[in-house]
Amino acid sequence: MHEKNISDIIEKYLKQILSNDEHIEIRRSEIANHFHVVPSQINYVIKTRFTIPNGYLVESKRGGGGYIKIAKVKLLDNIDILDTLIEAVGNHISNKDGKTIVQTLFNNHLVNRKEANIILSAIDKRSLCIMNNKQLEDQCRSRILISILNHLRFAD
Amino acid sequence: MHEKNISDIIEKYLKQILSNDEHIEIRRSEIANHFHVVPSQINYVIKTRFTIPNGYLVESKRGGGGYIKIAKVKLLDNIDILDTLIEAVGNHISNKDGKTIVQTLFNNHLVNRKEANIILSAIDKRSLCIMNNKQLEDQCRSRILISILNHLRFAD
DNA sequence: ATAATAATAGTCAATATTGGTCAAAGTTGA
DNA sequence: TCAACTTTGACCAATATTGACTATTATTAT
Repeated sequence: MHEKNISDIIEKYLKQILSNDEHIEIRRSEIANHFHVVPSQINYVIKTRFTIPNGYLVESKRGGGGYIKIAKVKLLDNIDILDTLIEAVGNHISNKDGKTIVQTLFNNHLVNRKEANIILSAIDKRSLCIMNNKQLEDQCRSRILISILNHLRFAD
Repeated sequence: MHEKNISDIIEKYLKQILSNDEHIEIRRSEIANHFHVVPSQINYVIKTRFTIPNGYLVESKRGGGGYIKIAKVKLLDNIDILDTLIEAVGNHISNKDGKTIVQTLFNNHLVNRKEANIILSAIDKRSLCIMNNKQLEDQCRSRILISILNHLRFAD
């Protein structure tokens, strides 16, 4: 597809490993060397692609024997997932983060493709931009998403 | 056919590729250079000729490794009712009339119960009331509904 | 023990690399 | 002529890359 930038390639590499294992532990400098990038780029990749809304938990330790550990969020049931996502949405959510939430819903089989597309249509910035106020737009997007998430939560 | 203007030529070029592939991924500047036009003309071509009602989905990413992706989607055979509903929605629609639209969708088997409920959650007045402006709320509800209705044109 | 040093990872801001928007100006055809 | 469509470019926004500086932890020397 479109892995034309190194961050996407690193993301893919890490998620490939995570598709088999529950978690991975990396040495930041090793990954950086492997892909010929500066170490802080690893932080960038993690910060932009391994967030809670994405379904990942990250912890790390500095100093000798330091590491970065990435784990898939272990959610017990659908209610658990929905609660986590509702919390992640909060009072404001951007167009991009909204998409991430819907992607996670889909990945966890809480919605199918058609349902996901309906939700994406609803929270699309092209629909909500008419307010001409980013803050209000993100607030409105949050209300809509939470309304839907709550519905999914309580529907039978 | 004589494509007198460059926009038509670019459109033809892209659709030629799309007749073979499910989707294409382009670098805006590359296409612009290839046809000796300014980059924003590519946006113009896409906006006027690769619309959702025409059966195209467009997504893009900025920054390093950025791209514009155009995908061709199959459209439902009989979409008259969707056109009618889109017209009925117009620029503003009330909470109550919005519900009626969704009911019509359900009655015509364009959405099932779960999908209908998701849409209802999205356009509920409790989600949109935060604007504290009835006119803006009805305008926003119209945008959301039309965005969804356009996506319902897609087969599968 | 304590201090110095080495080995990690984190933060942040500058820069680079894309695509997006909008309105002015140009073109065309009824 | 006039309205719709096309072309252009200045300015904007998002994302990625880099590196200098900082923070934390472990190991070693005194």
